[in-house]
Amino acid sequence: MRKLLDAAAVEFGEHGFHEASITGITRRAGTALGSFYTYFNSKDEIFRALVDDLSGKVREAARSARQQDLPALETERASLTGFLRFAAEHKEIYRIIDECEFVDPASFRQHYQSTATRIRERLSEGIRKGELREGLGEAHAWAIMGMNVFLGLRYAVWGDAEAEEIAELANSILRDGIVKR
Amino acid sequence: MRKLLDAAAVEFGEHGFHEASITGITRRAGTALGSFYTYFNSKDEIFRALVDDLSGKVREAARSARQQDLPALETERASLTGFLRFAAEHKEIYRIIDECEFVDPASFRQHYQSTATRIRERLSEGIRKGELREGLGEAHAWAIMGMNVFLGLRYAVWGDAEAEEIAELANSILRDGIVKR
Amino acid sequence: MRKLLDAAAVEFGEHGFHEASITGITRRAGTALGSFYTYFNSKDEIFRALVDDLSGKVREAARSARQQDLPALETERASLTGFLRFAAEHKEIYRIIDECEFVDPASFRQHYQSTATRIRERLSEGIRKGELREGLGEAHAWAIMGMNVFLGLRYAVWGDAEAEEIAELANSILRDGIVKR
Amino acid sequence: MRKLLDAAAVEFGEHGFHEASITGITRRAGTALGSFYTYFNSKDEIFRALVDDLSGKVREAARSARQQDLPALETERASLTGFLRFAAEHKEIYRIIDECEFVDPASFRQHYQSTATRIRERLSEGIRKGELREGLGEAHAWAIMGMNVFLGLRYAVWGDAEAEEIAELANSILRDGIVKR
DNA sequence: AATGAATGAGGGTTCATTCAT
DNA sequence: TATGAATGAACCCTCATTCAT
Repeated sequence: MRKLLDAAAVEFGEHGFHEASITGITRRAGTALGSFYTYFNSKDEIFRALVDDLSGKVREAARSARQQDLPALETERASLTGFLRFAAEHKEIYRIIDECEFVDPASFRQHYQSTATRIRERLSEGIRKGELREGLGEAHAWAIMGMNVFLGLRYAVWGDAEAEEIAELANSILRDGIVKR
Repeated sequence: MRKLLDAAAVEFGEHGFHEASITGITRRAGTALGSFYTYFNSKDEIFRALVDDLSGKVREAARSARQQDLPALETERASLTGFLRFAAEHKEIYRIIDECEFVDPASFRQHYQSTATRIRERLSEGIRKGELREGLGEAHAWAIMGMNVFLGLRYAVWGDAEAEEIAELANSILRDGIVKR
Repeated sequence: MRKLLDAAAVEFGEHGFHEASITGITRRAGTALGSFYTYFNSKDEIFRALVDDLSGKVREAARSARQQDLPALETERASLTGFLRFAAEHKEIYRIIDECEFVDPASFRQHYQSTATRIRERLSEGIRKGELREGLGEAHAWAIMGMNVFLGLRYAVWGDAEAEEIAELANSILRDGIVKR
Repeated sequence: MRKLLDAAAVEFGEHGFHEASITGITRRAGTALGSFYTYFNSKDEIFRALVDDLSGKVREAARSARQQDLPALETERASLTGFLRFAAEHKEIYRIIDECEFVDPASFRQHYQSTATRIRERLSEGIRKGELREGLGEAHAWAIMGMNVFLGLRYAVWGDAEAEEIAELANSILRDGIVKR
């Protein structure tokens, strides 16, 4: 139920999984305590459902921000911009995904693994098009994901920098590295 | 007290903060339950002390891995290598630092903020020496930290790649970016 | 309503009153949860109705097993045989009657009190016909009922001895006692 | 802990297993709720411990009431007298043992099975001494146990007849049966 | 009459913390 | 300082019952 999922996002984001209470969720959702169990079998279950829901939204936010057939670097820039904007509007996502490591480690890995895979596919496409250098693989995807995630934490969740500026900054590393030429 | 901290590292690493119990810590430490409170005032307090302890160890692991007066990129490479080796031997560190976000958000920010600051200082030094390009600032430090942290999670904690290989790979991004030339 | 009573007999017999659920009853009966309350006002009510129903069946099973104008001992033998056969086919009856003590003590007493009364009436008839000794009263009826109930528990519900053999054995006690002559 | 067991006997006897509450037990015992779990791991566990405790007390009550080397019938009389007196002072025992069927069926069977075995051993001894007729076996033991139990329910728990009178009445059945001679 | 989603009181259990020894 | 039994607040979950459709 949408109302419960949305309430759970707020409750879990605010208190974390263990401090969050079913009562808190249903109060925010405006339903009776018992109604929770009409839709979810346990606190764990709604948490997992929420992670899945948010994971999908993140993916969609990054995906829908880029157009077809952009150059590889522009694709990365657009993805990151989309992600940063989403994170700025859903600041709770970091706490929820992070806590997932403790509540449902499988989903936690799944989330990052599949995100990395998507980045890697984009890298492969860039290589195929001759825009990116050979040899980029899974580890590069993880490195890029790490950059993006931490920039999001620092500048979308904790701070509120312009998404484009942060994205350009990350892009410049991918384009030129950090060495003086 | 050392015994308790070490036991806490294992207990928290294994179960996470909320599932961990004082009983579990004292059992591992071989002390009586009540003795715990001779050294720490609460579960939160030992957790914070532990985060501080580990945070220092991480810093030291990265620091001691690099020699004085290396070129800037080599300094980054050595720091990451040191960090990856430490993470491989203390796989619990990720869970503990991550959960810190929920238990003691201040320490969580503190940990990453100060790590970023150290990276930034190294970047500034590199710029000063004319090895790194102008304009590198806090955000670049966060981007680099994000790369390092995620590579550590994927290849030191979940996998067991050679620290040098991963560090070289990250170094190549900083050196050349990912674009074909 | 019959459907619900039959389903309740199975559900209560299998799980006991407290572990049984209205949902379980309606599922077995093939009706909707809400329909339950068209026929019964509460879980207690259907339980009481069921006890009453079973109590009547037990009485009828014992009554219909004996013919008119049998000698007193033969009447007891036939009653017990009928009861044992009924119990073997309705093993749930013990659990249901027993649990009645907790759910509806009045029905519980009522069941045994009226059973004892029927035995006592048969004893009185036997005395009147000069077949049984004087002085047999309510307590003897309870003693006989106790014998019958426990033999039923042991050999009809838990075991599966021949009803006739058990009935003969009980009859021999009533006929001769247990003393060597 | 004795206090908790005694309190549990009262609480379970009064409310039955399911309606009884741990809070009720600790309130009666005068301890804090949490202390319950220092001694018992669950509501089930204390219930089982209580059944075991009471089962032992019943056995002891019956055993200690008879002297060595009494004639077989006198042994039965004394045992029943002891049991009736115990039941009169511990009226809750019936409800507790009965409910055991639902909470811990194994203990329930165990209780009656071992009681029957003790009666049977006494019967065998009586046969050996030439006082009782041949052929008395397990089923006769169950019949006698059933008599005793039901007489206890009716006259020790629900009523308050003299134990000796009830025991003599039961004895008369074992001695002479119920037939007129 | 039939349906089944919604309701919310109630209780078992955990475990950080205290404190008398 | 060390010990561990005692404490009690807090919370997840169940399920009989209601009621709008």
